[in-house]
Amino acid sequence: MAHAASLEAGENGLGVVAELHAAGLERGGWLALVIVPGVGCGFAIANEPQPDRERACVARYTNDPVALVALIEQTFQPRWVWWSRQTAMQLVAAGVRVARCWDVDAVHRLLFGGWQAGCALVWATLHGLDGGSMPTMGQLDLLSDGNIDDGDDVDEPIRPDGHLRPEWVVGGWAADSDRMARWAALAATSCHLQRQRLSERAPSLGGEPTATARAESAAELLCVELMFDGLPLDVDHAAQLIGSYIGPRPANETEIATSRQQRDRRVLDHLDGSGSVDLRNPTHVRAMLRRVGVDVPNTRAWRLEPLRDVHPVVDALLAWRKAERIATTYGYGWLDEHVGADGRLRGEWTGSDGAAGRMTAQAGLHNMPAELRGAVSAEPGHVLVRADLGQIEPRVLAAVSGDDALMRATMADDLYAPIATRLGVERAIAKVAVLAAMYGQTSGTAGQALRGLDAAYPVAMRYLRDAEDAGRAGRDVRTHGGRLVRMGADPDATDPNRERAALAARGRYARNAVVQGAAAELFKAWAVTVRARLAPFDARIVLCLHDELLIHAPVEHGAAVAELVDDCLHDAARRWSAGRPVRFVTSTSIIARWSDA
DNA sequence: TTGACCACGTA
DNA sequence: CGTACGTGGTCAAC
Repeated sequence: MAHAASLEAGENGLGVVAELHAAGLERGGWLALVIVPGVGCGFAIANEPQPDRERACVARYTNDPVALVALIEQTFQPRWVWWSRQTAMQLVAAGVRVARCWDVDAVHRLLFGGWQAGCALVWATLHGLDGGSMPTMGQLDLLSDGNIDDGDDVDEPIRPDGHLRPEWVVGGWAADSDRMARWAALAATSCHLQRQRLSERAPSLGGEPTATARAESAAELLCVELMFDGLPLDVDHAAQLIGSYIGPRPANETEIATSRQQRDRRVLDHLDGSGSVDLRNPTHVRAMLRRVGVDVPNTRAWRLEPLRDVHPVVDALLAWRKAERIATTYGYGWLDEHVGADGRLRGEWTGSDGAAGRMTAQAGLHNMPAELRGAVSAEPGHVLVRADLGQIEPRVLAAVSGDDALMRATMADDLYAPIATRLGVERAIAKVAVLAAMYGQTSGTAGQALRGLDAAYPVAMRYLRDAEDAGRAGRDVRTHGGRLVRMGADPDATDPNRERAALAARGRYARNAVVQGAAAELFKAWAVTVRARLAPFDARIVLCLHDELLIHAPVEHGAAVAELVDDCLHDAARRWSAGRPVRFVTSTSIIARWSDA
């Protein structure tokens, strides 16, 4: 039952606090939230399983709903439940950083795999309805000729067939305070159903079944914060680095063209000048190389690298490629497009993308050339704390498989040392063999050591082989933390060779997904633990890079932050691996520039 | 305009 | 016959 009222002039929000308290909200309780910026917000108690109609709700009209959220955060420190990161964006944009959340979209992706989400799909999936039968506004318009359908109650968010009503989904929930409250209640119900799903399947390890879901939710919030905060960049230094590759910033289109021609000239000058060569066309480049006696199947850098001495044009071409990359992707245009007046590089962030659920980022944040890292630098009075996880994937393999011998090996600072000893091979061989096992590589020199791994670490190798078998058979796999990784349809069996290749590819894909995906979960659990503990130091995570964290901190807190990062790793690992004795290590440094590490 | 492929950057 | 991702170039098929 919804209690809706305006936030009266003079009411300072304490009335809402009292009402939530009376409705059963306690410190640390779960509270669903929807916001209509500048208009109002709705809350619903999400502590206990309840039919959503009986859920205690509160809604308020207020032109500053975020201020109300901030007051409740301060009073109850609840776990905020929201449908999607949109709510997180509204809070972060208004300067409010809450401690704990539950992102229904993010948990949906964890439970059911893929990247799709959204309240309509989430609701349908949780209620066993076919996502394909979801109604849309477009369909409604066609079928009902502009009329509201079959006399249903449009004030009712759930249609007779169980789907969410599309008018509500596209924003009708914001029409009035009763609806806001109801919409919050539905978020609370979705959260409850998700928790049920998680606890049904989790207990294999005795870990807290919602731990990964909470971490994934917080990671989504962290992504929103990363987008707003940006990565601190010394723009002058960046321009200087760029200039060292492609010269000073061109003033107009003509200068851009001239500089481009000059770049090309430095390669073409090594040729006899007959015929034109388009350096940006790999076919042309390959033909050109053949004419000077360099015959290669493709023109990739790693293939040309050993042939630098064969003809001077090879060396010039490789240098050209590097400069061209800067000019087209990481040049002045890149600075102009993605760096704000405050010297922050900003791009979109995704909390769980792709097969394995890694974080992804745009605007080049995840693939900035190492040569430009010197431009990433702390602002005055601040330092960067850089921490990266050492040998995370093989350590993760030890944890997820529970292989006793491999878990013992993780006690070493260098995991590959005890493995090499045990196999009786060089460290380099042991390393290649372990990586080959995780990535599904079968060719190359790892063959013999791979057989040794089977004997020495049978449980871990079995774990990987099981994943591979599932992938080849088209069965979905689940990561340690419970993320579903969907396997596509059967490869078409038109050509036996192609089919065999496709099966092998899926085997490798699955083999890798259970390791890479589990590593991504651990990383996010670590990152959000750090995020939570950074608040008192006025420090912020500014970059996440798969196994590396970059934190921007006031200089006087640098040492404390560096210490905290290690602590957080142990906490996160214990929670995530349900107490399995696996050691994770970081290397941490306090630096002024990213390149200093 | 879109999608494939190449190429290359990061982990 | 090692995986994942983002970005930009060219070319062919629209």
